[in-house]
Amino acid sequence: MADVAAAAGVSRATVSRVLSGDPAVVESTAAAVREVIDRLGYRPNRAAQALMGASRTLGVVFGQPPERSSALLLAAMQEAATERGYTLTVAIATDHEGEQLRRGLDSMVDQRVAAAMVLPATELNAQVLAEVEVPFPMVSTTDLGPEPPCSVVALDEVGAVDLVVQHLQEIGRRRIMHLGGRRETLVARFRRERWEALVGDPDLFESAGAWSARAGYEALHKAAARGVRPDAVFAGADDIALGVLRAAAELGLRVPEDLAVAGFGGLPATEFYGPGLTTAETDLRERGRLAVEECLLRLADPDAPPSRRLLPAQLVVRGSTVPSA
Amino acid sequence: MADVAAAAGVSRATVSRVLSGDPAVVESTAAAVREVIDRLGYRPNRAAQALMGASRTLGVVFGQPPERSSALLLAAMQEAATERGYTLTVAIATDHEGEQLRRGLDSMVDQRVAAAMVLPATELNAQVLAEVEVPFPMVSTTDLGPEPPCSVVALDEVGAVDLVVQHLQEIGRRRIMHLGGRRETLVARFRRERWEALVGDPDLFESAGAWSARAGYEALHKAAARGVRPDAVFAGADDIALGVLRAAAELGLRVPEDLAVAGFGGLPATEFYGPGLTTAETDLRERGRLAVEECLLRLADPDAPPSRRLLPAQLVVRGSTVPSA
DNA sequence: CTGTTAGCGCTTTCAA
DNA sequence: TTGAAAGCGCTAACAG
Repeated sequence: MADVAAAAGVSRATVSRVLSGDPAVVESTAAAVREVIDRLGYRPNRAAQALMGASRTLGVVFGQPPERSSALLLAAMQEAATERGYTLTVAIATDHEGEQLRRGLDSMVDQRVAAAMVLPATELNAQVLAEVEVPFPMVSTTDLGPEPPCSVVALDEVGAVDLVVQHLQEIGRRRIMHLGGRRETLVARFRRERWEALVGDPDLFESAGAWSARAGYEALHKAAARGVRPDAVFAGADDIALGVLRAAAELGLRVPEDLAVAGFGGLPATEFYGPGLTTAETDLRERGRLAVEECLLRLADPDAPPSRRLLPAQLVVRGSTVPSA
Repeated sequence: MADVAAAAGVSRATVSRVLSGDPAVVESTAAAVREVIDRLGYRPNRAAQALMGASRTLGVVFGQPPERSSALLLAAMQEAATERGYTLTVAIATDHEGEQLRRGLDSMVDQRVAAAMVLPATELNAQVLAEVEVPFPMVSTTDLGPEPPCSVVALDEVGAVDLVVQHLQEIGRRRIMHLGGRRETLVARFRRERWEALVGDPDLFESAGAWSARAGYEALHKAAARGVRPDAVFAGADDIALGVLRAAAELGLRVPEDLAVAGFGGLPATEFYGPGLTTAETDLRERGRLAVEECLLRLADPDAPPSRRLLPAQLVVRGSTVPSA
C-alpha cells in the first residue's frame, strides 16, 4: 500500500479511502490511485482489513450435514458475496446438542466475520440461535416462525405444503399420508403441522426419521404393516419419495393409480424418479442471493428490526400423481 | 491478550507461546496461563494472527458447481480442519475459461490462507493450477496424472473403472457402452480412456455432455438412434445411469436382462434407482480428511516433493446388473 | 525459560 | 480534500 501511495504521490490514507470508495476523495485523485493500483497489481491484505473491524468476509454455518441443497445454497451465496467483494468462510455443525453450532458461531466471532448466514436445521439449533449473543448480524435460511430472533430468508413452508396437498386433493385423493423427515428438524415439524391442518387425520402420519430414500422405503412398509391404506403420499423430501416408489411397487400399488406420490425439494433428478416425481420446487439460488443481500442490508443499518422473507415454492406436476399422456 | 497476561502475571509473549504450544514454556507457567485463558474466556483474534503470516485457515476452491459429492467432501474437510484448529474459507469457480479459478486462488492469497485444497474439475482449471504461482501449498482433490504440479489426494479413477468394467465382463457382457459426463472435465477423460483401453470399441462411446439424469437419458436414446446395441452401459455418474434406466424402459430393454447398467459415485440414493443401481462407491470422507492431512504435512515440510495418493473405489453390485434373488 | 521491543498492513481520528 | 499519527491484536527476534 505504501508503494501505491508513493507511486501515486498521495498518502496511504488516501489509498485506503479510494479502496473503500470514500466519496470525500476527489475523482481525479481517485482515478490516479486506481490506475496505479492495477498497474502495480496491488491487492489489499484481508487480514489487516479485518484487524480494523471492517472484515469483508461472511460466515456460513450449516446445522446439518451438507446435502445437495446446501451445496446449491452455498454456491448462490458465494456468487452473490463475490459480486459484492465479500468472501465466505464456513462451519458445519452436525451434532444433536446444539454444541457444535455454538462452536461454529464462536469460530465466526474469532474470524471477525461481518455477518453470518445460518441454517439451523434442528429445534435445538434454533434455540441456540435465539439465545446466543454475537457481535454481528445473523440471517437464518430456515424459517423460525413469527417474531424471529434474527432475520430470516427461507422457504415458505406453509405455502409449499399447501401447493402439494391441494394438488393431491384436486386430483381426488382423500387419504393423503405424510411421511416426515428427520424428527429433530424444524422443517419436519412445519411440514407436518401444515399437512395435519389440511388433512386432519394424524393417523396418516409416519415419520421416516431421516431425509433418505431408505427411510422413506421403510416408512411406507411400516405404515402398511400398521394397516394404513393411503391413496396418496406427501413425502417430506424427494429422496423419501424415491424410497416410497419402491415400497409401493413391492406392496402391489400402482403409481399413480393406486397411490399418488409427491416429493418436496425439486431436485433435478426427480424428473427421472419412477414415472417422474411430482414435487415442490424451491429456488435455492434466490434464497442464497437474498440471504447475502439481507446480510449487507443489516450491515448498512444495524438497528433495523429483523426481517422475515419467505420465498414461494413452485409445484411441478409429473407422472407420480398424474398419468402422463 | 494483555488482560490474560496481566491476570497470569506474565508477558503477552508468553501467552502467545502457550497458545501456539511452544515447548519452551515451562509446564507450570503454561498451566497457569491456560487456566486464566478459559476463566476469562479469552479467544485469540484470527485476523491478528493471520497478519503475522501464520494464518490458521485453509482454503477450498471448487472448480465446478457444487454437487452432493462436493458437499460431502467439504463436510469431511471441515471436520478434519476443525480438529486441527483450522477453519475453512471457500471459493467456487464455474466458468469455462479458468478465469474464475484464478480469481478464487487470488482471493485465497488475499486471505493469507495457510494452504488450499482445489478441485480443478476441468482440463483448463488443471492447467491454471499447473501455471499459477501462489505463496502456499495446494492439494488437488482430482487426479492430475503422473508428475502432478501439486499434491494430489484423489479417487483412483483407473482402478474404479476397472472394477466396473470387469464386473460387467464377468457377468458375460460383451458390448459395454460408456456414457461420459461433462466433456471439459478431467475425470470424464480418465474414465473414457480407461474404458476404451478395456473395451477397445470407440463406437460404443456416447458423451452425455453433463453429469445429469437428463443427459444420460438423451445419450442412450441418441446412441440407439445411431444403431448402437449395447448389452451393458457403464455410466460416468450415478445420475447419468438414472436417466439411462428410463431410456432403456422406453426402448423396450429389460434391466438387467437385456441391458446391464452401472453407475459411478455411490450416492446413497442409488440403492433405489430402478432395481437398485450397481455402482462404484468412493469414500469422500476419507478423501476430504486426507486432503487436510496433506495440507498440514506440506505446511510442516514445505519443500517435500508433491505426493500423489489415489484412493480405491468399492464396487456395489445391485439389481441393475445382477438380478436380485 | 521469559520479557522487551518492533513491527505485520490496514483504517481512522484529528488537523491542516 | 488530504496527510500525519496512532493504533487494531498478535508474533518473533533478541536479550537476559
